[in-house]
Amino acid sequence: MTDADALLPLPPATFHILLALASEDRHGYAIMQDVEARTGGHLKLSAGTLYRSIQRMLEQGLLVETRDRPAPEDDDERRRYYRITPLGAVVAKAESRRLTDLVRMARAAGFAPGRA
Amino acid sequence: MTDADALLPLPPATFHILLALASEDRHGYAIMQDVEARTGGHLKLSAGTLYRSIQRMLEQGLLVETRDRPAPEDDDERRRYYRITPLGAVVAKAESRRLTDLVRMARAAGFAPGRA
DNA sequence: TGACAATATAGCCACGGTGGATACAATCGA
DNA sequence: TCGATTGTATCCACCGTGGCTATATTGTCA
Repeated sequence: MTDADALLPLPPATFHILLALASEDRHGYAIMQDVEARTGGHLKLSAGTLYRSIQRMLEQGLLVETRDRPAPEDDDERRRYYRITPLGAVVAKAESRRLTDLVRMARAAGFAPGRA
Repeated sequence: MTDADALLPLPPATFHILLALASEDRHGYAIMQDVEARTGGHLKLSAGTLYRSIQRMLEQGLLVETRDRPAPEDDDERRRYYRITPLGAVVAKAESRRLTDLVRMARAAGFAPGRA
């Protein structure tokens, strides 16, 4: 907690990358596609933002690059695969809590979605 | 919708200012205090961010400055009071929906907080 | 065959939102 | 009287982002 709170609030791109890696290891381009798909096409990470975010997250210990690769016939040697770390998961949970609190405030202010 | 979506995602400071003005008209300094109180001291808007955000929001039509002032004995001539516009409310609702969707994704990814 | 889109990673530049410092001024409590 | 608080506003530097460019391979379509 103490460590994670220092990184909040998370840059939007960082949070989306953590979401994309929650279920499985992915390479950069696959992260881009996952973010676009999950947001219904609303958010498209630019290549610049994606790779600079990944570098920063590696330095912060939110991600690691993994040597595990898919079967050669499904692989592409150019790819670099990333995995979320325990710290990354802790930080993602802390950010989720912050966002949940924000939504609660919005609800209290009468900006509730759902029943407008 | 159409108009409001072009402004999304909202800068964090902008959303908090809209939240602060949802219940009543406030002057700049009161907005600062309200944001700090509502976030439990976690978020303190700097003066620079506050006043530049207000200027931008006036230009975008999210706020208007109002001539209504409290009784002279409760007033301070230095203050400038602001009121949220109908467009401001629409934009705040659109941003609330975006944040709600984000929280839903976080929940699906297993980063759910306690259970809001 | 040739052209173009997609896949894949990465660096560069410009823009915009933010924090912190500073400025100026009035008011209030010790 | 001195410092903290209230109140608005501007300036500078930092950093996250989008868009462009570079480089290279693969797949598709005319």
